[in-house]
Amino acid sequence: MRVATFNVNSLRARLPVFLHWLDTAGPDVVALQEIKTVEETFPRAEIEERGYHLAIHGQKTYNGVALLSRTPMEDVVKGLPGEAFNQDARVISATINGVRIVNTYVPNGTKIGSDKFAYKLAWLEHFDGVMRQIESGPALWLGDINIAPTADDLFEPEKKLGVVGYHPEEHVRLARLTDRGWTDVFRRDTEGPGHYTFWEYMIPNGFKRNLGWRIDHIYATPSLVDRCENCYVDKDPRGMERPSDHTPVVVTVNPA
DNA sequence: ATGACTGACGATGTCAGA
Repeated sequence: MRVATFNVNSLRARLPVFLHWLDTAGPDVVALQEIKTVEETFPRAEIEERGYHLAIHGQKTYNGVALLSRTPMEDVVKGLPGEAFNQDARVISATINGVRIVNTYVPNGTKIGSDKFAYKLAWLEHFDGVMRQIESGPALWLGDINIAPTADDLFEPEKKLGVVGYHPEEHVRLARLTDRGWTDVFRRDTEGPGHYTFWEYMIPNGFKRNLGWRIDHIYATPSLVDRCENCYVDKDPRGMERPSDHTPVVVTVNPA
């Protein structure tokens, strides 16, 4: 099965771009972030008529995540276990073809020293504990992680060390997961700079000049990583009219 | 240069994004 992650920055605003991408790329599973809609106003019919089952964890105006799957989903969980860190709709999980899929929209952090940056770090620590519960089996963690892991993952890194999204405190928390065996599947197979998934709207011609960040990721557990191949960034949607500021990342997961 | 651009909400502006 081919699994994709896509921060759409409002699904309703992005519907023409998203449906065109869905029809041309034809993924089996899609993890969406920043849908910015509740279930009642989610464009359900347009997606279901293309053959996808839906699991939606919506929120008005901000955040919101969803999973699309051609095969039925089992054990759908909206949010993180327990009460903590669930004030926003940032996580939805399901089991698809025996693979646990965890779709996250990690908090942005806004500004170093802010309450929101502290929240991002605390969120990552809490999430690490949640992931310990599932990482012994075949699982994918994917989504808008809002962290560029290395200097190869953003433009002009020498000017940005210590900014939100490329900060040592974020890297330490991400490394706790990768040190236990979560593999960045794109980086396993592709080296070097310039492979980005996000380009700011505010930088003039930022996409054409490739002034971007690689902050949307797909991580696999040790028992799944060898079944993953052909992970790539699909830049096409970012070049369309009225694009999201992010573009999809796709991976093929082979049968066990 | 502490801006720019885009979207939601619902208003003629504010908040958020990373």
